Amino acid sequence: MQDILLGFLSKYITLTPEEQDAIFSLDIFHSFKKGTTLLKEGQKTKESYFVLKGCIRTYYVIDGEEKTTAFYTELEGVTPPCVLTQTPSDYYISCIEDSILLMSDAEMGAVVNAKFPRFETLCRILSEQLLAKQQIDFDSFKTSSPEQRYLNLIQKRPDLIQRVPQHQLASYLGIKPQSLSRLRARIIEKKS
Amino acid sequence: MQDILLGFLSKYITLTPEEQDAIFSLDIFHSFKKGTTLLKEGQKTKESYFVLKGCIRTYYVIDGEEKTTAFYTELEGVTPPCVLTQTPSDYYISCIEDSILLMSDAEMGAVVNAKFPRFETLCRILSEQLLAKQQIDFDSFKTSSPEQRYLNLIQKRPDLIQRVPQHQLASYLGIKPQSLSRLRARIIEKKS
DNA sequence: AGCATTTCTTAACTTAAGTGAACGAGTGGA
DNA sequence: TCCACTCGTTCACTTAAGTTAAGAAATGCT
Repeated sequence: MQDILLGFLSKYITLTPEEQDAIFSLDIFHSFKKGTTLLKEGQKTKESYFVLKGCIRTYYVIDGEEKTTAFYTELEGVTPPCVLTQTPSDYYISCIEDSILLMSDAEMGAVVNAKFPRFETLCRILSEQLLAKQQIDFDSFKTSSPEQRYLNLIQKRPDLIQRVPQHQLASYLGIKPQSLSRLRARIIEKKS
Repeated sequence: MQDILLGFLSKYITLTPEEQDAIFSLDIFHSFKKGTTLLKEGQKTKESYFVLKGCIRTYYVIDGEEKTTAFYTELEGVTPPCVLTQTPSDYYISCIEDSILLMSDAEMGAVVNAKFPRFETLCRILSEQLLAKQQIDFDSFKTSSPEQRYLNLIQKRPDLIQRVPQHQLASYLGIKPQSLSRLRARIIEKKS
């Protein structure tokens, strides 16, 4: 697992052996079974989650209905907004597959920072990059129809189509499962 | 203008007079007339924009049609994704009102950083906060219907309803101007 | 002030998503 | 193994948004 993490970080910054030790000396790797709920609505947490292997999703329960808003797979991470606002979480996080996650909180960040000052630069860069990426995703969602969003998903994240249940995908696309079925039938119809 | 900026920054960090000077020694305040286009599709830029007074919007032109994706008013800022990716911009930015903006690029950031090391911490905090805020906005958009989005906008940003043209608001809500008119008529109907 | 343009609204019709229900296929547990 | 439950699909019907068009109101320019 450590090599996966180092490979990812090396895209942004090169670590000395000491810095690597500073990170790995923390107990940050955790395994979870498919279906495990990591965070529930109303709970407080200080944890950020980073996926090394597997797939997790965030979802709200609105009027008794699950609304999936994001999937995170290999080398993607989330910091729930409630971590920053210090309030109870508005949503759930759970594992879609057996997963290995890196979990960390602000205190760990401080510890690493002490031994490894460039860590703050790394965090700033990552969070700026993530902000830009999310802006693009948001814009793309706003400017597309459900059908375009689905076609776009096939292009950009074909793996999700395979590993995620249809009804969660539908919710993620902003529609009902029945509409996704219909939409897919429509697309196949068009092709022929 | 300077006091507005300091008031904003004081929410996150307290500046010494020297640090304040480091920031104000740069020529960062700029005025623009309503209608001015700050960035065009295809252009490259290194500038970030922060609104001190007025209102700016970002929009794409897709199939000859403007798709407004965001409005930024007092004490809000944008860094176009193209600044980080070093590629031509995918969208336009223009002024909806006469505006006073703070404009800065990475080089300025480096200069300030040299005189004012805590600047990086400030940037990291701001960008983390912004990321969290944007995640919440994105989730809210995905889990709402156009009507709910409009009602939500009335609650959260009533000023926008007043200062932004309807057709830009409609686009921002993900619908056509005609649908926004109809939707508003429907809401008034329900109330009575 | 007068004219052109843009903006907003309304209406009739089309298209796509929501809803409620039914059915078969697959899954998990007792 | 059998039963219950979840999941995906299909259908008929409802509701809301897209489209096209027209007209009124506001705005900008000369």
